Amino acid sequence: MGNRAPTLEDVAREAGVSRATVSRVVNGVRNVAPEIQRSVRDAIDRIGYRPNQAARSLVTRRTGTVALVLSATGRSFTARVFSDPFFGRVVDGVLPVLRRREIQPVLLVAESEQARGQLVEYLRQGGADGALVVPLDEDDPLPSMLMAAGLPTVLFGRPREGERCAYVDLDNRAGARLAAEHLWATGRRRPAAIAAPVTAPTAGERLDGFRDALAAHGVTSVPVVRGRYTVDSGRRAMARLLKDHPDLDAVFAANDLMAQGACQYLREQGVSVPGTVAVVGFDDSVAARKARPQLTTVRQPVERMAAAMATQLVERLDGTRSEPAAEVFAPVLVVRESA
Amino acid sequence: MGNRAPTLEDVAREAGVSRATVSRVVNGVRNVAPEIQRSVRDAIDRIGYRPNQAARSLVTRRTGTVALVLSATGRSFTARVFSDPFFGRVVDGVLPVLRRREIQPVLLVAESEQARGQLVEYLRQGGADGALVVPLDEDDPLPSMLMAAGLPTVLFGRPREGERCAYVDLDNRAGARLAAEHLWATGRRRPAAIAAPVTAPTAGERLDGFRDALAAHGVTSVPVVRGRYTVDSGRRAMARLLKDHPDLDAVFAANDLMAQGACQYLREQGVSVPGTVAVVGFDDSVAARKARPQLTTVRQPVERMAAAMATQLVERLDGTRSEPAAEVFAPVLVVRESA
DNA sequence: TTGAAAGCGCTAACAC
DNA sequence: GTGTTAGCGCTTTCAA
Repeated sequence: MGNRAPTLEDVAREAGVSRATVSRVVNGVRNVAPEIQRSVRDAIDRIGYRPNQAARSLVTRRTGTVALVLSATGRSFTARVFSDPFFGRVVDGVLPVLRRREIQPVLLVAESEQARGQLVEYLRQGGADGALVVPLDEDDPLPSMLMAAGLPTVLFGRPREGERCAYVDLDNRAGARLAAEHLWATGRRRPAAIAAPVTAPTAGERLDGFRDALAAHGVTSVPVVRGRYTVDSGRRAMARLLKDHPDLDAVFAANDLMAQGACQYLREQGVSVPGTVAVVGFDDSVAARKARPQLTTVRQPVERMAAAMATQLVERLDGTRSEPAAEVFAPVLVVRESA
Repeated sequence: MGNRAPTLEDVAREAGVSRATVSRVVNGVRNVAPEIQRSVRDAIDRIGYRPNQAARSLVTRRTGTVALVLSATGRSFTARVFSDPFFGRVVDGVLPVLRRREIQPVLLVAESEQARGQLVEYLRQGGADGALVVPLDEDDPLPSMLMAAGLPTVLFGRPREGERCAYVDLDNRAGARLAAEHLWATGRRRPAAIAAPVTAPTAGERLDGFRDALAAHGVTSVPVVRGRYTVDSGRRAMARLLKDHPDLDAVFAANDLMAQGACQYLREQGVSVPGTVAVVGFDDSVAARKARPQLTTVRQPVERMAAAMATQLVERLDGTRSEPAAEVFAPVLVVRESA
């Protein structure tokens, strides 16, 4: 009980070799006679040796760890993160890439100013070899802070103006255009939009893309209400839109959750979807398929994007890649029932 | 650029003192003359020194880090975690306790057998000073593995039989009884239940408590359908119940999400809630208040429980507390609109 | 292929 | 109050 954990030294003694040899075996370096390898491994098992990560990091300057950081500047952070399938998809995309290389993924949350400070401090003191950052808000200073700290960093979404940081992103404008064109092509002439929160990184692009495409068809004014990326806010937004514009015949929501809320509200009010009002969502999350009616939506390949993000970071850590790059993914329209 | 990061040594030289003195200043140990403190701090700022966490851990045998582990043995792990507000509440409860003591919280996910192995290995190599574990499934071996590894661990929910592990829990039986008594007291005589997944840690207790309380009133048979803790599964369960038992007048769901789904389905079918069928949920999550009708539910003080869990671990790490303890919280019935 | 030895950057006795 | 010194457990030249 009071015993200290066995060290390399103990293994070496037990196996009758030098520490260097044990180290070689543990790290899978070649040039160790098979028989010695065996006896070292036996000794390790016998005394239950585990390498001390701190000692190892001290000399290798590596932790074998990558941080996945969820960061927000606004309020109700955890409520947002743990009720939006989006973040689960990011995690799903990142994990396999990291696990495959035996890199330990650690999730870090920066839910406040103070937390952001602690987090940066933690990382620059060697808490992880690199960071994958998913900012929930447009103005998040965290990416800049990490870049300044010299930590290899890849972002989900475009970095702030002037920031030279690796990132993956979706062509959000193009996605919104797809939605607009589909609605137009199916005869909708009085479309409205439920936009993202002003502070959301994608808010501007998705709304602009939608408006631009419609403008090209001569639709100059589109009613817009902002939601907060939740089902409930989608319902409320829909209620407002319907009250102010009872004749609208289509709604583009900036994510599936809000689209789902809009559908719910419409049907409760006896408005047929897609008969009277067509609804298009964004993301193609599980919510899109679960919703009734099933959502027509713009697919964002979140898992693939997240995997690309992780791959890019890992390659940078490997030295396989030197320059930070940008990878922009193309959206695809998925037509189901709601439009 | 190619420069190595500044070390204690560099600061010492810059400030014209010894490494020990710099160390004292950095660690806030008293017995350092104020003027020297100042000059050391200046030197630190000037050369941008950050302590190396690995070196520090090597000698202190501390990382200043606590792991919050979400672990599951079943499928679709991330989908569950990132769409159920429950986990957000756990995080909300844990964070402030840790932040206050400048302990870095790291979220670790164990979504597979392999991941569990890597995770245990990571922790026993000194990845964190202790672990707060939230098992999603009853049979999760992770707590035992961590105990075996000698890592200070506190669980959310009762440990497996025979396992001597600190934990916090809700008196789930009592909670279910509250629901049953309320329904009975308000004249419901044909109650049904939407139970938790068989594999959920709380499944048995909540169902048993509900049944026992009703049995005491002479209700010997209660229709039960199992859901999966999601809104959607609640809808489907409700559909089954209603089809098989069209005369039921009350439903107890094992969490709010399923209760919400049940309400949705009932209302869509033109069944009045609570007029014809009363619905009681469990947890008192945000979903309970957001749902229409607002949910009558059994409150589980998740944030407080999570905070208690963190506090218990922190005290053990401090040495303030030596014995692992159990803290069981009492549920409260919150009567709103649905029953 | 193996071993000896020199650190990695820091803390904590212990001496002054 | 401050400095000296001996490690913490590991990797990695460099010789043998």
